[in-house]
Amino acid sequence: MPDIKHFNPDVVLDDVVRVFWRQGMPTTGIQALVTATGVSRSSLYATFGNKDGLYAAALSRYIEQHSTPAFAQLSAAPSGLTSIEEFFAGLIHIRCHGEIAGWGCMVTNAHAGPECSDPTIRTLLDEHHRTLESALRAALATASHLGQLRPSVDLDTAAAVLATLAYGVNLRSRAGAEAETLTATVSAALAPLRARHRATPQEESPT
Amino acid sequence: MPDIKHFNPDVVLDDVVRVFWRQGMPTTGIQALVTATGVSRSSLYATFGNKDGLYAAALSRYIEQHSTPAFAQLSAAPSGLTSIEEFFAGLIHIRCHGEIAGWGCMVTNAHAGPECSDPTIRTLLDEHHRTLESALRAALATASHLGQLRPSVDLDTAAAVLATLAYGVNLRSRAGAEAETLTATVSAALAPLRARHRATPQEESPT
DNA sequence: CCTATCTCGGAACGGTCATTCCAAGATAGG
DNA sequence: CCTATCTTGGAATGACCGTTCCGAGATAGG
Repeated sequence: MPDIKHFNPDVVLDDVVRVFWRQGMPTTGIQALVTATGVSRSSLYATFGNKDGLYAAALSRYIEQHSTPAFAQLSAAPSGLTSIEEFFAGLIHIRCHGEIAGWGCMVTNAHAGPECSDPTIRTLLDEHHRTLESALRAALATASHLGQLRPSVDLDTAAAVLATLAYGVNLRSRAGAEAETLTATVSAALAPLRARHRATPQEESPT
Repeated sequence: MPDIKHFNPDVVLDDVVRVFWRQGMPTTGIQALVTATGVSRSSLYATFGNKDGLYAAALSRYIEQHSTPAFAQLSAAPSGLTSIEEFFAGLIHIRCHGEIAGWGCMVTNAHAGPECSDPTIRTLLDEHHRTLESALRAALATASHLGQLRPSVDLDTAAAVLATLAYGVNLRSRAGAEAETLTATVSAALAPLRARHRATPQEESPT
């Protein structure tokens, strides 16, 4: 009987994500979202409740579309430290070049705004953080099996260091940090994890 | 001849800092600042120009009052790696305990907001970053002279890693990260810098 | 075709935003 | 004391905020 929705909420959400991502939550008005999506106020409110719900849905969509695929790829990557280097190289490239350069990471940005007081948002941030850490941990485990790591490296804390570093990279990219600088920094953070010389995989290296 | 200002701008600015720090720039209205400072709109505008000028002055004051002293102490600290550990321990404690727990760092927060597009703010952020890096570099140089560092450690990039990590710590503290977790992360980042055993410094030091 | 039920566009609402303006108060040289 | 000059408190302004409401349009079962 009833009428059916005239738009695809996920597609609309992709537009909403871009606006919130670029401008931040408090700076973005509903009118800007109406303009960006082409969907009227009524429909946005009917679908997402209110601005907070809209932002929460957008952040969730961002994680699903941008973070999760990258983390999954990192988790499953077979080349250990090289995969981690590639992960950071891709991250830095996207933060510093192209259309969305200077936008930073929407999740990282959410940490610094008032939205992170919201329990719903807080949950998304924590889940994102855990997922990032375990993806890094998985890649480090692969590296360990490949004999790329010093035996002294603790996988959990090393993953925590790299995850925390990633937030710093995202943040500094917003202030115009140079890609080369960020790359050098990441490289310096990875260097001490690396086994001194080539090691025979599966069996560990001397000392 | 003229009347004289009835308040001390720096004292007022300290109140303004607290509001901007806790609530962020876009979320804070002028009325909130009038209430917090006890100074009327007219006087705030006459003294600081507009909201952007007020925020810029507050951020500058924050750096002067909070960042600079901590960085100066770190720069001049005599105990090398121990001083760096103490710097991070103090940072984490202030971020996670007491009245201002969960506020994060005002400079770190400024990175993620729309205010970092403002050239004036951008300059403050860059200067803050350079100062933080060189303070860490100075402390690392001290550690190096004390023989606490592996010879392979590059002071500049190691300082960059630790500075970037500090931003991550500040960010995650806002989302309720536990102090112990952050401490363990920092500790894991410092561990690989440390010389394997006690080394004989050029001047030896006990411990 | 008819009608119940939902969606949609846009107007309308009260509140708050940053900013300006003005009259009253304070100051200090004459 | 007088007055020129600045500061101050508070009202006024126009724009925009998030949200609600309503009439019109679309849909699909009967």
